[in-house]
Amino acid sequence: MAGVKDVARLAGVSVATVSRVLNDSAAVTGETRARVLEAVAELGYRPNAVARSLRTDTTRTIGLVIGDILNPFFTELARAVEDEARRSGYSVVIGNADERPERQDHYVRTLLEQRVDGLLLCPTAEITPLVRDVVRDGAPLVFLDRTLPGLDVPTVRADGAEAIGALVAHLRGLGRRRVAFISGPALLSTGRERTEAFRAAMRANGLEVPEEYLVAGDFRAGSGRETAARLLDLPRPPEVIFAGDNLMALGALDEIRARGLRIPADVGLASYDDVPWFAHLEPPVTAIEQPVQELGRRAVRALLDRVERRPVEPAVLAARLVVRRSCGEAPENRGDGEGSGRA
Amino acid sequence: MAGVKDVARLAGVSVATVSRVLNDSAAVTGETRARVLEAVAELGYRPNAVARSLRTDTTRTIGLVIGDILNPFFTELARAVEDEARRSGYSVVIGNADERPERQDHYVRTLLEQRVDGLLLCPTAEITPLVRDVVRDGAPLVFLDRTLPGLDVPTVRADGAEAIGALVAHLRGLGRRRVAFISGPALLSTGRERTEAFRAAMRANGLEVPEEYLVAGDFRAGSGRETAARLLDLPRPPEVIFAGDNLMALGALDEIRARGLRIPADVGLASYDDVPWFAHLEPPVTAIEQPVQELGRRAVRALLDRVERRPVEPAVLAARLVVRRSCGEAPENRGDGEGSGRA
DNA sequence: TTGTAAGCGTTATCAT
DNA sequence: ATGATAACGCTTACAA
Repeated sequence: MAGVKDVARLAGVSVATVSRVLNDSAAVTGETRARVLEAVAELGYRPNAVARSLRTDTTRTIGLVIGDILNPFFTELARAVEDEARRSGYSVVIGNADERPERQDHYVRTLLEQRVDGLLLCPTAEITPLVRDVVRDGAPLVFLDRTLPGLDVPTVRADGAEAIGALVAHLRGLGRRRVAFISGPALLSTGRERTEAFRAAMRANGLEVPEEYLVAGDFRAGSGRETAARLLDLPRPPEVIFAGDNLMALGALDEIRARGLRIPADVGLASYDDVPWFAHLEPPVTAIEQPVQELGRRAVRALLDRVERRPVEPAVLAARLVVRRSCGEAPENRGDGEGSGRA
Repeated sequence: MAGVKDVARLAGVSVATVSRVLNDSAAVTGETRARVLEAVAELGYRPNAVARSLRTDTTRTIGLVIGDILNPFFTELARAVEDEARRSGYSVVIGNADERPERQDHYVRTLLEQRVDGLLLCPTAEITPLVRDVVRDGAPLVFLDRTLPGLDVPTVRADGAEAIGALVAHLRGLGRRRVAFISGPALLSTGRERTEAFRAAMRANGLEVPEEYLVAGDFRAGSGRETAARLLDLPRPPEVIFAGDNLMALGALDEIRARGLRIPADVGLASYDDVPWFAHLEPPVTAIEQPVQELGRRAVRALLDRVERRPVEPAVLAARLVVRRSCGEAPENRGDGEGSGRA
């Protein structure tokens, strides 16, 4: 494969000049410039980014380790990250942790060895020794969506407390007072926070949360189904099941359907996370929407701020309640399934 | 950051020995080996993959350029590719073409410059000059899902002809003879093939396809909705709308719902591509399932065969009809929404 | 404005 | 079994 040398020879200049043209780094005559470009085209020269990176110690690449690539929340997030990164001239390498710490570490390690300029991490579960090391070494790291306690790392995430409060108030307004929550793993910050917010919201609305209404899932569909079964088997089952993420909502939906129960007549369903097809279910599912695009954008900016040594701004964005019809809302709220108040 | 030199110094050996230990490439005493490993741990040494790649001319990385990251078909595919690649010790860098040729080319170029060992491409639309060059240069390339005519590149894809035949026969058995097809872009091999297969299947079943029943979309939801509207406005609208991919099916579904029509009573709906939530809609959608996992696996194997200079096997896998209830099937076919015949 | 040459962190060849 | 050193393809002082 052709290299700078070949281009230089063909254009009758030195390799330095070729490099200068390719990076328009220093003044080059229009004429030589043209000759070089011509040679480049002629040879179909493709710069070797590996060699360039070795020399410049920068790859123009950022790593993104997501929790679970089958979770639409993360794929949307990945897309947002990708878009923003490209705008700044960076490529994104995605690693799928599959919610497994060892796989997360595999990618963190690999990406670091590949010398990504920065790393966006949606941490899986607790702090691993590797992550601790990486943080200590001061690698350019930003946490996304989730955070880890006691680690001094900027985090970009959404806060659902307000939206969860709005949801509970909404449910009470609908006359549904017995609501159960399928929480995410207590090991995940997002899991804990949503549970806390739910408890607080119920309290603020003067509603009880019997212990058996608080069940723990793992952010996968299977656990949503199992925990929903437990809830529905209760002597006094809840009037609404609120799932801590979209995959568990899906599982709960399966269980409800399998029992021949009707939504919202027999039981209501609400979900943290909004995904495109919630609007297309019958009835459309009332959900809490995270500002995924903005999350991705902010995360990239925060990371690039670190990389390029600017002051970095962590961000906490607000999630938003999207009212549809799965909790016994007035049926006149029809149409495309979008709640009012949507931008 | 620590390099081989530092490790060598600390372990009291030469850099060559360090390298040998790290790659267990040649015989090394157990004792020196231990010392080196200790030094590695002590320093938190992370090999520089960039330098290694420059030297070895291999990155243990493959590129994957998909059509649209918001399309669940492609995210599932990406995951399958990722899994198989990891099994062989390769990382995957994903590029999202967003169905735009220039963006596809952007990634093809970038990935080639990053010196990926091989490239999996789901080509967007027609042959671009870049792609032609790349093929001419003999870069290790495999087409996935889609193919391009007249280019000598191994392709791994699914063939839906048989499944489409089964679908049409199934519809006729249900007494639905007027079926319309929302095709994908004629520029895409997958678009053309499905249309051809549909025509052939209708003919084989003795059914007519009036020209106005064959409308063209672009594999995005918006076009599904618009074309469905055109079909439903027809003086004699179809009894079943068959969408050429899952996103267009979603669009069609929106339009049907917005008009207050009922599925399958007023109009039936079927889709090419099966996605998890089709089973959760009311009614569950009859669809054609592509062997996504297998597609991903085979593509990686084919690519690595090329990379490692083994004979490469292209593959054409069969898609499969999954009968649910959106086309007027007997309501006793209930349950989890999975059609019979599922493995 | 252009050229010469050093050096980025590895691996691999050739000695020892 | 181990060490010294050239080379990978590029960028960037420094010189001219």
